[in-house]
Amino acid sequence: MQRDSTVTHAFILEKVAPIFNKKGYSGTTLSDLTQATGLTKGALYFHFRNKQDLAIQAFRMNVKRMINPLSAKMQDCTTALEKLQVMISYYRAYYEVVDEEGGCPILNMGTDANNNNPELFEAVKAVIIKLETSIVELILSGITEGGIKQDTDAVAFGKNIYCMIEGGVFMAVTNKDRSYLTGMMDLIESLLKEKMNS
Amino acid sequence: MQRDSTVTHAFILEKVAPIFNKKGYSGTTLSDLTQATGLTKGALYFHFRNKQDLAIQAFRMNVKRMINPLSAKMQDCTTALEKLQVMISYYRAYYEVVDEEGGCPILNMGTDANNNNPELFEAVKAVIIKLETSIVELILSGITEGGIKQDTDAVAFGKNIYCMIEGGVFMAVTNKDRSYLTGMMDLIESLLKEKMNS
DNA sequence: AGAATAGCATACCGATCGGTATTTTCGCTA
DNA sequence: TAGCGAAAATACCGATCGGTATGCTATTCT
Repeated sequence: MQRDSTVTHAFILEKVAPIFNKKGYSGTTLSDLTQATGLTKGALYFHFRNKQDLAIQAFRMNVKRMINPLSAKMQDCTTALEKLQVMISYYRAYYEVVDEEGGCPILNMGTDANNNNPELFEAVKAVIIKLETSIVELILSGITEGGIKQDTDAVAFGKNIYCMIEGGVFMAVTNKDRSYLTGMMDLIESLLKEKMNS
Repeated sequence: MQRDSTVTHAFILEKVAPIFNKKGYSGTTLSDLTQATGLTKGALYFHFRNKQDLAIQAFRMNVKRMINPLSAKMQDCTTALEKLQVMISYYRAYYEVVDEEGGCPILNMGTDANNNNPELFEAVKAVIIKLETSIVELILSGITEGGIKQDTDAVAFGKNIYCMIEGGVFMAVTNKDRSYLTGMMDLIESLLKEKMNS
């Protein structure tokens, strides 16, 4: 029997997160969760208020699991251009990351929660905005650092990049073919080169 | 009381399709469907084998509703390049189309059915393959017609275009901001111009 | 007109849903 | 070592799930 509450809390989230990601909110039942954790409903409801609380925290954990490695790699870079290159190469291998977890949590929960679960949907949107603005700011840094041309529309370019990433992920996961994603990263890379100072 | 079976059949699908699109397969209950149609379960199960049968046919109807207008417009064109331009301008306004129906059925059901409902998922994949190959073939036609440069990789370009469309749709719907989608169509248009013979 | 049948409604089924109230287990502290 | 409180299990709740069996009704065919 566990005595450390925080350990069990994290343990539950770890076991539960991929299930919500695969089956969606309404597709996931408490039976799925008790089975995956080996715990009972009593334990789950001691650590979480309800199913939605579990789902939101599980979503945030899924995101962290997939984004933290990228953040770590980017911190090793000095210039914004290097960080953008690291990001591109990370998403090249992103298919292998999300394939094991049942798809991209942002894509899955974004479509799942929209029109259905406002609170969960807001959590997804918050992550999207965060990721998108981080890309935009990287481009802006690239401009001030001199690596990227000054007439570049950072916001428009950043939005496009994020759209392309999500589109590539969706198609790669749906068709179980990573080339959709790598193809998009190739395109992003060539677009970035066009906007770079020689 | 309805006496024409085909009319009721179509009536049910029409009422039921947007619900499955919004709430997903497991998020949609038979109560939702009886309420939306004003019919009872007895009526639904007279016209459809089960919930999955309803969902698959509803999905196909959703796709037709959103793609048929495009197909019609493209048939008025003579050259492949014209058709591609029509497609691009169609997807520019695609946000308004899908917004009323609760999002893009391909995106919604693609993520919803993946890992959950193999039969429904195959129906989604079939549509994706159909749309993607139609884009590729348009590019190929453009090459043979002389409008597009001969060294163009039609398959890679077509895949990229479809990824960009889906990515733009996802972001537009999720952020309720059509500019994501129009931004992607701008990009597709500029990429297409690069590959066109002057 | 009477029988047959298609179209739909009613009533019901066991199973499971998310959630709660209660009880048990066990480590910590005094 | 007694007992207190946190952690987790058990037992239970009404509601609803997808699905079916049956009943009713109106039209069509003979």
